[in-house]
Amino acid sequence: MGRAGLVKPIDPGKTCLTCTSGEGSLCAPLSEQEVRTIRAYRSDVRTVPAGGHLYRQSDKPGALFSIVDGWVMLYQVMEDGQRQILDFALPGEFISFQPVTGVEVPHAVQSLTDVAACVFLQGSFERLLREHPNLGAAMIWLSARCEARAFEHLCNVSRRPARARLMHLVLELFYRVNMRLPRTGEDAFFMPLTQRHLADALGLSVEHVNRTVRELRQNGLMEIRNREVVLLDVAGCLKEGGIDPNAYLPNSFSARRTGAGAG
Amino acid sequence: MGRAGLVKPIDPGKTCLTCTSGEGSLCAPLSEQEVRTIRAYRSDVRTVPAGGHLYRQSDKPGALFSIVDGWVMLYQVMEDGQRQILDFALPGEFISFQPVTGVEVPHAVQSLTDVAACVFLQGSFERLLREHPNLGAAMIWLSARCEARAFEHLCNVSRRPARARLMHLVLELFYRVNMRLPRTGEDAFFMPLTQRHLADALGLSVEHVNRTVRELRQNGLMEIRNREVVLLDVAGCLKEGGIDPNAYLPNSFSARRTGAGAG
DNA sequence: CGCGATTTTGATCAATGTCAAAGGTGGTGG
DNA sequence: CCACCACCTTTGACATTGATCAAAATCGCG
Repeated sequence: MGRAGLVKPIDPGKTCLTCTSGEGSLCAPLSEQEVRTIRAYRSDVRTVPAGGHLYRQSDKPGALFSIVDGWVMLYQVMEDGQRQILDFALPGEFISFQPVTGVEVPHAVQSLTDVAACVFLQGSFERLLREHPNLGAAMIWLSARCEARAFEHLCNVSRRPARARLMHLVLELFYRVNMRLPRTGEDAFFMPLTQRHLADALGLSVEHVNRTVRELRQNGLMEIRNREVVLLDVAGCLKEGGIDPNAYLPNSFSARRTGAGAG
Repeated sequence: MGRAGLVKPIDPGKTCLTCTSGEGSLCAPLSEQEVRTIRAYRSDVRTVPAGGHLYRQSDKPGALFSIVDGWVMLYQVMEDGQRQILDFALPGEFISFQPVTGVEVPHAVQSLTDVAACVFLQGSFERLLREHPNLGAAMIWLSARCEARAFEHLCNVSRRPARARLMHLVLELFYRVNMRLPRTGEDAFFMPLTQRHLADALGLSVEHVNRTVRELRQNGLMEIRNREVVLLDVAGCLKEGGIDPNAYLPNSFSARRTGAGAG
């Protein structure tokens, strides 16, 4: 019941502050002064109930979005009706876009929970870029990070067997959540995805995802319950998920768990 | 014998002009005056023989590249040694990057033919952005296009069977080649990829790629020979490749071939 | 001519998809 | 409070795609 949902209207003065923490945010590399500057260009703060769309395939949104609260997914429906989930966007993250007015986007963005998002209208965003050129570099950097993630998903789906594929995705999400939330101490987190979502993101059938989830549970690696993930054996997950433990939150949990520091 | 290779040193005055045509280029949305402006920021024109690297995984290139002549591939070597090809870059196209100095790139860029590339050093590029803010928007747009392509590859690898997967890739490349080269009138083009490249881009085994290539040839759909592709039945390829014929060079060949115009 | 890389072919096997169906769960309205 | 419904999870049997292994044939090239 609204574990990640919005209970009440957003405090517009606060929203941009959530964006200042974490590596994937637009405002992270900026001073507080600059954040205030950006806020002035923001056109709106929009809320969308779980299951709603920020925009749909072939819409021409003419706006950019920054997620303040909640999870959304980017997906694409293919010619035969299958859904491919391309990426997720978490609080503080920007959403990829076609920053050209009047061009149809090739994907849709749907909320997985109740969501609040900052809206930057096309024109106002371009004005922002013109008037604050150093933000251009930040935007390009963000865009490059999105692309890097897309590349990682490509590797994951293309080359890893189901077990590793599933683990890799879950660990990526855990990483992204922990990037901006303070660690709670337990290796567990809220993940509002059904097995169908996992299947559509990983290019597997729901049934096979289910079997894989069970296997991971039985092997004591991770539990994927209702809308929560518990990592039972982080070191084991990292290893099988094909993730370098040293590159992965070294100071927050992997080192603590494995005790296998580089020295 | 250097069909797409460089025979002699590049004419530095000409290089930027090759970038002005085609949708994927940095300079496309710019005036000739602006192109001249950009050229002033270019640090170098670098040539790389076929098989050489522009940069490697975990390098810190500190520079951006625009391909002037030849083909390159972006790839990543996974933990188990498999190679995943992420994207190709053709003449006139920019290469994705981490525009943050001192950060290791997660992929490598290797040339498939002799290659010439414009080099923009980090600092000079940032100066360019600051001094010409409207270019920032163009860059972001480019970056978004790269991401869109990554998404498309993800869909392709994730959900399509081998036949369609192969066709989709070949058609994408044909499309990109024709985007900037004038149509020769024949539905054939130079594609400097071995079956191993195709396999590594598509997430298939070489043997299976080979069998699929043969099948397509026998079905009269397309021939993939030495380093050349001949599309024997464009309409059929588009259909099986899951590509909307109307979105695909409608005025250059698909309409002509299919005769199924929209009206 | 000989060598390495590439393409080709065949036989076999494993991972994953498909089909079918039974439980669970939560929400909604009576 | 119950009945019902949609959606999600779970399980089993079976089919199929594509991987793997092995080995020839071909090609480009020095």
